[in-house]
Amino acid sequence: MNLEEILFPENLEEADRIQAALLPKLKLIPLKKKPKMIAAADAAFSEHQVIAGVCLFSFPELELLETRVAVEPLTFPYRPGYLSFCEGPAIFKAISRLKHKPELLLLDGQGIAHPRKMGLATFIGILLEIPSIGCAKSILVGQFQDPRIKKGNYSEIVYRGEIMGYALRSRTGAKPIFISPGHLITPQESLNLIQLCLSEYRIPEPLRQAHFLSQKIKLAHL
DNA sequence: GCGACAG
DNA sequence: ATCTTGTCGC
Repeated sequence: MNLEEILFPENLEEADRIQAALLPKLKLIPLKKKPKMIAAADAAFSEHQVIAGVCLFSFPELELLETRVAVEPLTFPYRPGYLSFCEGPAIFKAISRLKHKPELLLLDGQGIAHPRKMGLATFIGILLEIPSIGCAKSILVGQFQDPRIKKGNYSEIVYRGEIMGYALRSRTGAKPIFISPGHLITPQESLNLIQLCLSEYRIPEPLRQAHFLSQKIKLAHL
């Protein structure tokens, strides 16, 4: 199965085959090296296009080093459980355009906290063979206790008896965000690294910047 | 069958 | 995600 076939399934059945075929490649092992460069990616949409933006930062300083974008036609409409086929092509291309190679990827969506453990972060992490973390604004599957109101508190996301990630209070008083490992990283490391990326807002700074970037490029295309 | 459902 | 202004609260 080549890259083209993986990124562009013709229907849900093919998408299922692809997710099942990639699952054996998933490895939730400790990071081999402390990341010095991390990249965050997000996507914006117009009627028939997906606009992906990726921002690369030094870590842990979080100084912006590089940004890239990619605008691709929307070939697969969004459906819960299949986000990677909707945003994946554009995000994959944007990340591929980076001159520097990130040692960790942050994606706007789930990692293994997914019905088939194949959320956007896991999917992209496996395709690029780069450690990745999923950071979503809402839950897809699993149960969790509401973390206490103060920033820094968290609780486990449990699905089918397994800990798939954490609900994290990233800002005092705000709704929690949902962290799950994507690939080549552990749940605990994922939580720790995301906390190191928090500023005064609910969304981790790298992802906020990627969001602004894709939004800005989208407007420029209108 | 009913309800849930990343972006 | 996207369509959209002001407004209530810490």
